[in-house]
Amino acid sequence: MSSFAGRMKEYPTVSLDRFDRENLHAQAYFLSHCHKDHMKGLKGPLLKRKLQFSRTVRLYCSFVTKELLLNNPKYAFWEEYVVPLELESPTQISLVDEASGEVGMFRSDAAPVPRVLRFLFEGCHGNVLYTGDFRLAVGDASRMEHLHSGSRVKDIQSVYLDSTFYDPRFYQIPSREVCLKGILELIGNWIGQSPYHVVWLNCKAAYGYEYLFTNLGDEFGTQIHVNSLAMFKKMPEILSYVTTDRTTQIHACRHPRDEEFFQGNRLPCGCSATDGSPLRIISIKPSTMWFGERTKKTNVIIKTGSSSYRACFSFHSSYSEIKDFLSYLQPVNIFPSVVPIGRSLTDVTQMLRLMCRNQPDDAGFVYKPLGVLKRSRAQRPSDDRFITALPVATSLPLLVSDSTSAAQNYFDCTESNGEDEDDEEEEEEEGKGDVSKAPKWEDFFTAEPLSDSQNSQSHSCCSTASQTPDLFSDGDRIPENLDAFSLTLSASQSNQSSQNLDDTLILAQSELEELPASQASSDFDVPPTPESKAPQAGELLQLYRKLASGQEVVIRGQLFFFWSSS
DNA sequence: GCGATCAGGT
DNA sequence: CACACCTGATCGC
Repeated sequence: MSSFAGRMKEYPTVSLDRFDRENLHAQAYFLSHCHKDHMKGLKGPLLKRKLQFSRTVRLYCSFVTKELLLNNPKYAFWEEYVVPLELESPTQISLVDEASGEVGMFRSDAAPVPRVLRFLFEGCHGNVLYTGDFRLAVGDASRMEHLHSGSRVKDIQSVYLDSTFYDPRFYQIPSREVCLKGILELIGNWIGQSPYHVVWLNCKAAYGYEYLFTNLGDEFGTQIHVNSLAMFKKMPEILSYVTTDRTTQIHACRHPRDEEFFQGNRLPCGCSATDGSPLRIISIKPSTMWFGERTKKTNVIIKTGSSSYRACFSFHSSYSEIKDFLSYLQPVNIFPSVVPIGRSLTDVTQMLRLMCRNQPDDAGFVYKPLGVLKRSRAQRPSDDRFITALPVATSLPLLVSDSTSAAQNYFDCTESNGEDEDDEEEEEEEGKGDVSKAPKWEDFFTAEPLSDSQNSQSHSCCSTASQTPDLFSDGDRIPENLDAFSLTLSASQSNQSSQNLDDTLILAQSELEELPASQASSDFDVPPTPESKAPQAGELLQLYRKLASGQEVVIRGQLFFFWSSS
């Protein structure tokens, strides 16, 4: 369950997936998806009141999330303030402009399934990725177009991570495809026996199983019985797969005492066969199943009773999937938004620290003087595992150019970074022999220009004991240059499939657009490079003070949205 | 009466 | 196989 406090250290004037407490003062809100643990405070009376007095505060989310949200009367008051982020084509809006009150237009269009948005903010405090809840397959990061700038991986300052399974115990979770196959097989074998053989899908969350419904529908040519179509009314792609007609053989209906019903061989909807014959019901409860690093995979379906089963299903990435993702991105900071069960925040934070770039123990990096080095294309990776990631990437036509460039980088490089092996040994304790197949940061870049000051800042992230970014406690991290505040926001959707990537939304401002990607994320106190503008201290301080005192600060930004699908 | 929070269950 | 949600008890306003 997400316990993210809502704000990012780098961009504290926006709030994501949390709407209570300090988030009441945010100037813009983002909702990654409609699960309750990401909606805390969203129906609060204080927030409602704030909206009534604000001309500029908006909630940004996907079109589908908007529909799901407004479908619930308790959230209906958001109607005038929700801005759906269009995912189908590049779109541009102004995020906030107090002067004009202008809010740019999105083309309204239905997304196929209520997927989870990822947000990539790009602005003067660096590129910051908020993952929402996400399930990615190993190698997916390299296919996410909007994490790249040309053939390069973007310089990610911070990742706010769905760390639900960031624990070696959850080393592996069977892929979505494998799980789906198991479920299809089980259901097919059962309902094929007679019209009286029916299946009850015991789905606990309100949303997130839609792709299961559509796949079942396609496979068996049948609709899924659900309690209400209301939540799907604006989602024609899903609407056709669900029904309130109880005579279907596949049910995902609910009842407060549905477990009890099932024990008495009744469906939650109370349906029985038309001719009075008793139904033969099996229940399938989607649950997360995981396997340790060396555990032999077992079946993705487990029989838990004479007619009950668990089927593997996860909204979240496994340990190895997260590691792969992070080792590809090599962010400077990683903030967990979830503490895995049975672990402490310190545990997770320490383990994630090993995945941060510039971590003090990372002897593999040698920083060269400021300005001498730009990020260069490639440095020879210390191992050859990198290349194993390529066939995956090249199988997706849209991204061939990226992956072939990556391959080119690999083959072009001549320098060896022999100390990388040390890196690997560091990680043994949390995942011995981790076979991460993704190219590492060093595969793509040499060290970027860094001053000592930035270098020292780099690990402030992971050393914090607080799960919530401690926004204003360390003075040198205060985001002072708010006049230069601008964001490039990328929202990507995780449809929880490893095959469909990737939707991204970008918000940028003109001054920053001129900066190369490798420069745009520099912290404000990094000595200026020829391409960057020195911050004006007095002005910035004043603005910061305004912010700290709760006064409104005008933030101008442009929001662009790009979407691509592979 | 309402909302927040917690415990406990599925 | 551990997620997301529901229910009910309790507390404070």
